[in-house]
Amino acid sequence: MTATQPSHGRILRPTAKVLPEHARGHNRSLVLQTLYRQGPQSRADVSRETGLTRVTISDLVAGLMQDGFVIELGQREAARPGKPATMIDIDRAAFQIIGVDLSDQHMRAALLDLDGTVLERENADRAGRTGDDALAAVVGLIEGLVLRATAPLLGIGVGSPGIVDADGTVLTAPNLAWTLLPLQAMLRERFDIPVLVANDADVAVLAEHSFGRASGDVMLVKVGAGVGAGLILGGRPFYGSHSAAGEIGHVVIGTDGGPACACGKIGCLEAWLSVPRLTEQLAATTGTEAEQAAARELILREAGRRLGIILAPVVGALNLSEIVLSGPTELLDGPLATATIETLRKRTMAEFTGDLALRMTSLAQDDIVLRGAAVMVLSGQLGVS
Amino acid sequence: MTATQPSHGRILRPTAKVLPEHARGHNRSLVLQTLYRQGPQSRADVSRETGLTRVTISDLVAGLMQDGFVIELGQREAARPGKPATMIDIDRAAFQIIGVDLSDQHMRAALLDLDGTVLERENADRAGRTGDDALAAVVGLIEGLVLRATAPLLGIGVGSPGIVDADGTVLTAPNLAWTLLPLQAMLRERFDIPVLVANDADVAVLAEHSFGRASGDVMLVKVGAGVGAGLILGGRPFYGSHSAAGEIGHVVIGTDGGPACACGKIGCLEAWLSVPRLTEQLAATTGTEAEQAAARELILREAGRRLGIILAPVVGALNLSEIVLSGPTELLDGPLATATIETLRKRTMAEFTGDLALRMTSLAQDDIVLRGAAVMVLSGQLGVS
DNA sequence: TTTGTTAGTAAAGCTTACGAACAAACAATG
DNA sequence: CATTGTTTGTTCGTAAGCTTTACTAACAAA
Repeated sequence: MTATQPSHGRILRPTAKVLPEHARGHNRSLVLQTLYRQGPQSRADVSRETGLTRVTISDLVAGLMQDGFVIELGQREAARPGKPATMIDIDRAAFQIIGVDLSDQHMRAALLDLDGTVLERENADRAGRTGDDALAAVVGLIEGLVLRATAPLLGIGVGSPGIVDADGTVLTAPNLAWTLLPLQAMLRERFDIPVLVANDADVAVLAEHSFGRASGDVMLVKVGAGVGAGLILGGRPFYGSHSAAGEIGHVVIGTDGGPACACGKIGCLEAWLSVPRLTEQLAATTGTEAEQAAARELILREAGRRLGIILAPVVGALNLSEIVLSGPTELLDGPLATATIETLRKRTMAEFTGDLALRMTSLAQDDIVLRGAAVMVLSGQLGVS
Repeated sequence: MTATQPSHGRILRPTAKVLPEHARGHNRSLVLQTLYRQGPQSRADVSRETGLTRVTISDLVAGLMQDGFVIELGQREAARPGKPATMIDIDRAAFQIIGVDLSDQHMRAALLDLDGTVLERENADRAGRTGDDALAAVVGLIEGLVLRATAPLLGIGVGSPGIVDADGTVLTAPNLAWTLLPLQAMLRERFDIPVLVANDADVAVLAEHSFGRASGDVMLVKVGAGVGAGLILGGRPFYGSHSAAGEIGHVVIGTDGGPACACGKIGCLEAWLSVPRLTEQLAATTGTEAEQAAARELILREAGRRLGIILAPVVGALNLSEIVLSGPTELLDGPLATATIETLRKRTMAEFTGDLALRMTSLAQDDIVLRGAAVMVLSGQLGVS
């Protein structure tokens, strides 16, 4: 009588037909994912891990070896009863990825291997360039890395500030003076390999989720020239109906006014928390050394409190268990973070958020977007993340 | 070279093996879904709609007819060239569903058909009953409806207040004095048909999404004895990592204090907005008729403003385009809703939320949880919603 | 040497969906 | 009225994908 028992979650919402070949693609990614996360192992190990039979795994692995994604490493060394296992692994040197970080005045690009390790770097100061000039600079960065690549390129991942839609079109990026710029399509056209463009905070949270201590639901708050957030909900990136999820920089905090914001409103998050604003405030402290230190702590604590106030409803609504801060450690990791988590605890239900954790990103600050861009390519091309 | 192109979204995250039979189940649900949403049509119509071939559709439909879910209605009446089409449809009278709403002092249950139409009702006042007494009352309600069912029951859906986990265990429901009550398992044991239990607001948003004007991302704010919310993100219900998503009732609003809440904090959403609190405040107005009316409007406007303040960060973070209010129309639909949307617009980026809509539920207030419970059963058993 | 275990492969079978072809039934057209 | 073209739904054969069963190879332990 019962027709279908959805396996994940309570609700299955079919939208498109599913063919056996789609199942094949899924299982193929499943094998890659298993190897990617757990490293070298035998076909039989993969079989046990995935639940697919050894026969099917052998078949899938044969295809993956043919395509150059998987290699045999020789026999397992440890002596065990039975036939010795042939170890296999993703060929982590077979492909390389180019990651680009445009979130800052200092544009960064890097060549990475499949593990997300940075192999080569190519940087450039934006030096005020915008529009087509900025675009040309991006292309130049990538060109430099394409020449230095020592393996076929799996693709290019780009983390851009501003709002980026699902097709990789930058809808609006004020800092770069980009509007409706189809960056993904243009780079794809120019370099003729797969390209994925997304918002920088969305890209950063991918890196945190893949390389950092992962969890099902994460919100990463990226503090820089502006303030944005990236969300992973239920293990999947969440972009929102108009690709603008995480755009909390211009939400007003509290009911007691605050600093004026460039957007015209009073008391936006960015007006409290952006790096320029914070450094400016910190620099303006006067008095003795001790007085200045105290004043600085107050400033940071207040900024942290403001962040907590704005995050509290989000934490409550999403039942978040993990919030990650990304940005200058000297500003964020200290009184600011402490005040944020204190405020969050005070303003939400302790029963639900008792295990709420707020922490700095576990990745190198300068590389988080680069590595996230690599994850984006890995996910898009191999189904691995 | 490229292994897999995920069809939905940018990231595919394989977690479990997928067999051809799972594809079959998905396609089976797809056929049911197509019939459910678009009504009677021919096999060829379903084929065109789904992209599956006529052969496959015929095969799937044969199975669905065998299981009693689909019936043939005879030939299409409209004269068209070609062989006349045999119309098919979900047999909307073949099964019935029991929906239960425990969110209120007045416990409601109903027998519904597959369209979500209420056929029979069974109500009971909780009359202060809690714990096992309340549970017995629930069982009694359902028993009454089981006897009056005129078709096989597809399942029982229950919307309960409090936190309900993915297995339908009520982790905590203060009003009912339930803690760690495995309601779903117990009812399943008692009635031996599929049972699904979820939080009342989560259930309500399902109804709104299926029967109301649907959209990809919806947040439904349910105002009653408490205040809770249900979320549908990317077309799928979102429950959060600890099943407590939407629990915004005890998040503190603003930075200027507010009324004391039963939870011990100051200025919780519930302290501003719950029905008991609002009615109490409204009743306390004094003076002439005109003065009272003005005072009441002020009270409602302020409550609406508070709701807007707490929703603004959520709207920004999730890029929500639709917020639905559910609760007493005389309280919510007027100055309160107006103030909420005004506040939201003022506190978020107009560019992103320009199309933000706040509206009252389009469904009958008393039936929203009942019908949502039916949707939950439809989704769980047939993959339809 | 025997026994038991493990890895990987081969063959056969089942499920699922597809394409090609066809008959039935009808409208439109000359 | 016969012909032509269209649409529907089915039958038949095929391809893809996974499973079960059975097998060989290779090893450890007794």
